[in-house]
Amino acid sequence: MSFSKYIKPTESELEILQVLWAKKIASVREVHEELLKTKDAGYTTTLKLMQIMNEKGLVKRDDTFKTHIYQPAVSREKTQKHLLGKMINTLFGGSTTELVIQALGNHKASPDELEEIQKILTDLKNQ
Amino acid sequence: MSFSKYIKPTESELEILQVLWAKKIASVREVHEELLKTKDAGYTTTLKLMQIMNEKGLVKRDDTFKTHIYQPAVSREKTQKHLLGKMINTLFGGSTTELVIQALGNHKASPDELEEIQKILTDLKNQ
DNA sequence: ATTCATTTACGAAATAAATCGTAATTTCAA
DNA sequence: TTGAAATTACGATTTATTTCGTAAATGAAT
Repeated sequence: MSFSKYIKPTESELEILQVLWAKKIASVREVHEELLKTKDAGYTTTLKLMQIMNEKGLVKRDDTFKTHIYQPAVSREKTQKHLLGKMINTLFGGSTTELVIQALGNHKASPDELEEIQKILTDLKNQ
Repeated sequence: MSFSKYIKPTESELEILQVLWAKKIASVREVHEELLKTKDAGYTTTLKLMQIMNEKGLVKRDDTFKTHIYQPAVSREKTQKHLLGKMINTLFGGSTTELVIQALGNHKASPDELEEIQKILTDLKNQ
């Protein structure tokens, strides 16, 4: 059996992954333009980060063409799961419930969303 | 009006805060013993971290006695709120609902807990 | 072919975080 | 009051992360 150890993306790497998860595929230029909307950094900074991410296996690169094309190599869901799990442990004493309560309390959801969550709860209880 | 900017604790600082939140008050020695259960680092490392945290205002120190006594200077709830909010934005596209669904899906809660969450949802809907 | 714009490669600097060694200080007990 | 044990102070090192400058490569247009 083979184990591949989980690589925790850094803050900056997460920002890049976010863009790639949304676009599915993008060049450094495209990712960089997107990042500029919320932060400022040089183009080569983004380039370097994406190169490092490629080495780490966080993204995959197609360098067939002059302009390299990148895509995520880790799924959004798995990443969410890992980091959420970590946060539950380090900040909520291991209690998912505590986290859910805190989340619902602070960042109010719309009635539709509450409805959706209730459905899920009902399903969980009946399974 | 005065603004005090939020200081984001580092990973190691969060580990220390966790101990202090649980114990309310503790010496470096006590915190260190606790940390040893899950990681290994030297005593002076813990000491140094706590000194830095004191400078940053993350903890408060009583140095009346030979052995300094520390206590948290930031609340667990506020810290949870900040970091959770950040995670919702950077990893769940700003959707609290998505986070809650992911949390409930992966880390199953007990029937009692589900009940508790349902109560909260009902309250939220009726308010 | 030469030039121009764009991109990649790469090293190095700047910054942040964690770790530790050693010296100085304090307290208590002999 | 001297010494042992524990603690704090503090500088320095190491490691991780982010940033950027400059050179080389690429490809398109003239």
